[in-house]
Amino acid sequence: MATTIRDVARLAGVSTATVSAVINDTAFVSPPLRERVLAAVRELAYTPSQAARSLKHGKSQLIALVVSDLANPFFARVVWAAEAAVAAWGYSLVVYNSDEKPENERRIMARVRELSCDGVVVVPVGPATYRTQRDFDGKALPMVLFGRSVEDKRADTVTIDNVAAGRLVTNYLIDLGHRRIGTITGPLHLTTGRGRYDGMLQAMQARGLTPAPEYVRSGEFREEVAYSVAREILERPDRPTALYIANGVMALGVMRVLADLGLECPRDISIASTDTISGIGGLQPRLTRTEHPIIEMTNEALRLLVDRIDRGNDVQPRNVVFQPTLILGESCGPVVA
Amino acid sequence: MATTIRDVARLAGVSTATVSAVINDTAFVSPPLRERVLAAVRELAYTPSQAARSLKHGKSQLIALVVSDLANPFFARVVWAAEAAVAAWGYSLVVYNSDEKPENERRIMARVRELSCDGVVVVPVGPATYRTQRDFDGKALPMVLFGRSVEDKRADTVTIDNVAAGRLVTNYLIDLGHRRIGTITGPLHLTTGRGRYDGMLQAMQARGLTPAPEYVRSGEFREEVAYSVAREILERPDRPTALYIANGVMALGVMRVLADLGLECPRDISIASTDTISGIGGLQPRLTRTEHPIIEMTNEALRLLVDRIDRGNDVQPRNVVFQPTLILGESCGPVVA
DNA sequence: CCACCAAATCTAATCGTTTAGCTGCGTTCG
DNA sequence: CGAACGCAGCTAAACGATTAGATTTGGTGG
Repeated sequence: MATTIRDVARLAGVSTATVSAVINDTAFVSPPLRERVLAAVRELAYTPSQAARSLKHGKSQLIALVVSDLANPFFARVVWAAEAAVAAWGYSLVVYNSDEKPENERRIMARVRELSCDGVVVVPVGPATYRTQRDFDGKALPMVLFGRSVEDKRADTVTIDNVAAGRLVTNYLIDLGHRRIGTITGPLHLTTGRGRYDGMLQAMQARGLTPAPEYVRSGEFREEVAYSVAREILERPDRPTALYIANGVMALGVMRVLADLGLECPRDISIASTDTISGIGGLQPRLTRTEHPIIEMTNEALRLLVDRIDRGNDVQPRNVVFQPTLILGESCGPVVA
Repeated sequence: MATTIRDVARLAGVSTATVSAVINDTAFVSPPLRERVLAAVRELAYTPSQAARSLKHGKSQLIALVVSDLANPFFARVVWAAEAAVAAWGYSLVVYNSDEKPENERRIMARVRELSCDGVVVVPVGPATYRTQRDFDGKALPMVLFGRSVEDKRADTVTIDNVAAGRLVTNYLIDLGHRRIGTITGPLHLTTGRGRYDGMLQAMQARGLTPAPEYVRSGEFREEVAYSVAREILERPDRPTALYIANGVMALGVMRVLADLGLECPRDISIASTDTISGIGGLQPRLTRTEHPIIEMTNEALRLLVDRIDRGNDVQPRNVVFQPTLILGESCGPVVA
């Protein structure tokens, strides 16, 4: 802390420029001098100050990750993958949680600018993304939108094909003979909510079916929410024979309802979901679900980001969409009643 | 980025000192001037550079969190709680994963110093903690050790009473009539591994029991590890009537073994664990386990850290130990055979 | 009416790096 | 032999904020 490049230079009997050259390997320094410098660095346990560096050439070696719900295991996993990715590039990861609140996102983006982070991966919060977008325009802060798409396609985005996910699961359920299929979806103003629901609708309509409105519920992607709305649906005497749950956290809530109501799956009802969470693998029965390649998605997002950091704004915006895979568990069976 | 305090000063027709005073509210500025400055700030969308600030008074507004396994849901939850806590204090959270490797921890700590983070919460990696400790001495970097204790008590620590956790679970199993109790523990050089195992031993010895060596296995806190060693134990014809699993991730692996071997819990065997993970709540049957107050622990760690940041090294090192709570699920029953 | 004081604002040094340009010196070649 | 050149290393000016101390201003009391 107290030791600066000057101290090193003095001890080694050279100029600060030479020390800098040695440290950054940015110019040739004769072996003897080089050795003296390195010895001095070691002796003083000198660490260059990133603050001073940042000040000089505007790069902070920081990448920010702003997720919409850090309590969601899906995003926890994204954090994990992102940390590994940025570490490989030599960056450090600053993590923020917008908690689905636009005002938090605003505050956070201001902070990101303040820290002069070199780039940011954002899971945009609902309808207020215009704001993020504006920041993007104004400041040319390299940015990748993650997981949810927004109207404006001028940003780099990494998303999943939500419609395909909904379709995939629904087709599977229909093939098993189900006709009374219900669903618990996420907020319909998010592509992760809307898209999955639309996929389900498409699949049903393609087979001449329409979901009964009383079997359709939407709400926040949270376990308690899922618990209470699933309970409403499942306590009906004419409950659906199958339920499509829009995300992993919600699926947990639904499984809890089944346990509490004494329903057995898949005997009494079939359950399938999208966006499973790590750890859910231990559920009995294993859930039939679509999975997204979280790690690949995260790596791709950071690849795009670093590329934009390096090459600037002359890169065309890129929109990468990942496809879901249907994973069969034991939570779905042929239609009963 | 391009707009500096000078630009603001010029536009407002004042000196940079005045702008600084207004922004930081650090000296009285007459209302009219103040207003002009604020207007200029708004017009230029000016954001102060944290890099310059850090350089000037050595504070970076960054707190680092170094966990030993970011893929573990326990630590994912710690990240979540920590982000919320540091945000409340006005800091940003830089997250690192040492992945249980001492050399990673070393590299990370160097980086933390480089960034001149104001403080760091570390989950120390195994036996190499001496190194972290040394860093601590040398540089007076405010630091709190989290989750695992180390020999040296000169650092602030926030830990859990692992021995109590092991004892609590084991006593419960013994009370149910179990005598042939096995265990899958974590690495014995970590207090989280050793302590829980010791607690189990204590509880058994207090009742005049000794665990059979063939029912005791230890290994890394990972699901696959637990899966394979649990399989070894459970395939024996004389398998134990109860198993104590040292952590949540491992418990998932064990439940998977049960499913694969067609064993039913608690009919065929009782399972209990420590350190449950979020989401595991959806398991059928619900696991009997000890839980730790993750959020309170994390908050406490950051309280200690911020306090040390503010008050410096004249604060005595504090060691806070949290007690586990036994949560009853349906995964344990009276002894069978 | 002037000297003096306090309050408001400004000037300029400073934090620790990087880096453009400069210096001095040994080679090379006409 | 001397001009020209290349090279290793140096000097000093940034980067953008904070802040001690200087300066201005207006008001007050003698």
